[in-house]
Amino acid sequence: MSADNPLTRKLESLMPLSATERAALDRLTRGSQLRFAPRRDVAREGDPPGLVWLVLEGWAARYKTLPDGRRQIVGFLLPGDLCEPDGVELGRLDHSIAAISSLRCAALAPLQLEPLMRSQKLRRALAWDQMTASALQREWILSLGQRTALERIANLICELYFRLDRAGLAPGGACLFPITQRDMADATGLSTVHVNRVLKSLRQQRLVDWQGRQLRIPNLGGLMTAALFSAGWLHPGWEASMPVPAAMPL
Amino acid sequence: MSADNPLTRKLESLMPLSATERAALDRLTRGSQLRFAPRRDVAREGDPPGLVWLVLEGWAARYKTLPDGRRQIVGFLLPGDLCEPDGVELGRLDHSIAAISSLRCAALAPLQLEPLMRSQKLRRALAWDQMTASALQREWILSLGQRTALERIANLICELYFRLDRAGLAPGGACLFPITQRDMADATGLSTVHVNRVLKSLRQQRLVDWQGRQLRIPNLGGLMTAALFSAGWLHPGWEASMPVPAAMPL
DNA sequence: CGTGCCGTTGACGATATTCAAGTGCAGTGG
DNA sequence: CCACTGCACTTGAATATCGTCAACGGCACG
Repeated sequence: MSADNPLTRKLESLMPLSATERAALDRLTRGSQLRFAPRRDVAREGDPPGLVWLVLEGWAARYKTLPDGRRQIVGFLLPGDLCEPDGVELGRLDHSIAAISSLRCAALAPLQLEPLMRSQKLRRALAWDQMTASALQREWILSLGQRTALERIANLICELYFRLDRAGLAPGGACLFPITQRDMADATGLSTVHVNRVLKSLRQQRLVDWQGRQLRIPNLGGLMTAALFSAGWLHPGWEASMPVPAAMPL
Repeated sequence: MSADNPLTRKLESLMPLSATERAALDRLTRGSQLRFAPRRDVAREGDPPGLVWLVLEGWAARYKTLPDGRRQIVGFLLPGDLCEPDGVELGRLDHSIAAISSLRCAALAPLQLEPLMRSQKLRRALAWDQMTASALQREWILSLGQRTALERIANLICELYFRLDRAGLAPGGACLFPITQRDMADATGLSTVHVNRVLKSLRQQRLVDWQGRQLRIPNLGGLMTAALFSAGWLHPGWEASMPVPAAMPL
């Protein structure tokens, strides 16, 4: 079985794969694996991006910093996520990557991705994966610009929950959720104090049940509503009915 | 001369192109061109993304909306920018695109891009262009999450100025700047009232001179400093010295 | 048994929003 | 030609949201 390769699992939830394709994906994990302790940098802003990382276990975060130390998480990397399929072309990384929990990943030389590209289906699957990441970035921009603090936090929890679920990591509506409130603050552009207050409110509304590193969502529908959550990026073929407001001037 | 194709101009500022390559790029503008009046939608969220748009003249904005009408601009499209080189794979667009000023663009069938892909150099150039777009999205996330209102607005002005300059549209430090304060508010996640106040302050500090649709930047260095601007995404080979703060836990 | 980080809460203050009113300008139609 | 309309811009005053400062408890780690 290939269940130990979360990338295979993610792509297979998208489109059926042949045995050869699955084997090609699984071969990625055979190479050199690396482990990182929590809060350790996997790559740093300005580094030449020689390697492509595949997250096998644990969480990581992409982040950017301002000269005075302000720090913004620009995305989370979960098991099955590929780090820099794109960045290899660029001279230097524009952001850093840090382990959130203890992290195990496969370090891939760009050449190792070549065999995958020989399959039309895998090319499309990987392209879809990248576009999903790009759509997620736009969703974050929407969140940071327009959503209230509560909507932002609820939305982030929904996003991570659905991504984990798709990777098979949220059986029975519960999942490991190893980030701190500080991480969540850095991702939502809020202060840790305010994140704490909003989480308290979400708990009181019985919308989330998050203690320690365990998350349960007792009322997913309610949380999605509170978040104004839209999962367009989740599926290649989308919800049919989108809440598009009446035409009005931009 | 190929000066009428801003895409050629942009890519050439990145790497030298052969005559054949320039011709292939210029051929893109020979096909069907379309014009859009200001504030008209070029494409709408949920549409199947059949065509790739190349902006030839004027500005456009990508935007997303929330069910209650809140609206966030997630990026600007300037002359020489390619709309959906990626989105073609996806079932539906996750965002809309609207003309800001009056807009002229070339509508390309995906097949028309094939010839470009035969040149290794152009493939790299277009990949770089896409990565730049992705890096810009991360920069926006950083802005919305961490920068103050003044930094955000100054930063956006810097970004647009540099992009226009690279496309040859800011001779002598002045450029057409056809967006409204409302557009700027929707891009920075601020209210129009506050954008207005911040612009007043920037004017009083003699950092920007923006009236009507004309922008002049009397003190670019000062504006970049006020913006905490970092132009990492501009160049393939980057500034050597980046202001990376001392190592500290995420 | 300290030390340090995470989570929690209260009080206060800063930043940005909302509401409201008024100006100027461009386009429209009498 | 001249109201009339709508939109962009501007400004003030009141308000809300969220940040900062501060203090404390719990827990893990050395």
